[in-house]
Amino acid sequence: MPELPEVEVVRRGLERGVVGRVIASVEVCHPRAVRRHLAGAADFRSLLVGRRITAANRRGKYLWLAVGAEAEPVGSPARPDAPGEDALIAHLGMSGQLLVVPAATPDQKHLRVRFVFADRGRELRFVDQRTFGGLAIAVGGGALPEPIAHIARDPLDPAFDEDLVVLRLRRRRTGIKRALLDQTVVSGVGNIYADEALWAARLHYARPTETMTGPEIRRLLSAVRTVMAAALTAGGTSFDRLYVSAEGVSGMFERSLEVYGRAGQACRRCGAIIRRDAFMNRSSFTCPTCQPTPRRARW
DNA sequence: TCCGGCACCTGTACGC
DNA sequence: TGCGTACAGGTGCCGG
Repeated sequence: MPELPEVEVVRRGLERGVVGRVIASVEVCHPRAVRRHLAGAADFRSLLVGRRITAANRRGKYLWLAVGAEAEPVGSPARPDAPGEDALIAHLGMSGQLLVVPAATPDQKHLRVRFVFADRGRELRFVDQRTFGGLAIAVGGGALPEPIAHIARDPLDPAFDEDLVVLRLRRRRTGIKRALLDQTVVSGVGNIYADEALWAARLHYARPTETMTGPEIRRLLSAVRTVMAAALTAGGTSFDRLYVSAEGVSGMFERSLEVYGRAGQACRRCGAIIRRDAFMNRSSFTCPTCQPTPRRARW
């Protein structure tokens, strides 16, 4: 599942592979991939052809490529805040990939959108098995596209305001994992890293947010940062071929997951058997000893 | 306004 | 071998 580290790995690959290049043609192979572009596939294509990609940006799990006018000289510095730029927004969903590959590469089975560049070099392909992900264009959204303005900053963002996040979390009336997965409070955290960070901070996922102290929340946010930074260093979590960088390379972080996917195995900290609970239509993995169920719990 | 449930989607694993 | 079912889960929408 692409979470923040995986998306950042992809962003870096896009920065290396497509920034500075001019889009020559766009082929939408599956309309669902651009369903969030309400004006349709034809409009999606027409807004991109002839435009130069000037920057690869990210907010939480959303990516966007800033696209400017073709007339800008080759090699001009990326200007993410330049007025008049539009944004090609991408979300990888559950299984999306943005791949920069040689044009001769055989089409992937789940190829949804193909971008061909004027230099006839490597193509950009959006491949998505489950089609939870998608692409859209926000006009004038080169700096921060309006459709993703509601997404909070992530814990690795230099402008992340920890005091504000502590305040917002303590104001909530819900379980801490549910709050952690809310991208409008803190972004970039998905099911895997939520479980890993909660284990590291010795907190149960059903702990009511309003009972948490400031230091406890800061400990949790610190754990989130640590887990994400480690995953980023390792190239992102990888469970199968679905989760790859723009160059098609799988991450290696799975090997160091402490609780996620380890139901029935011993906790590496205390030896208790990791348990799996159904939670929010998905799974939560906890150590019953390190993360005891709170007396007051919000499921 | 906040919270929680659910649909969306398809490949894989598993049981019969 | 083939069929049916459960499961994986990020996001947005809707009802309470």
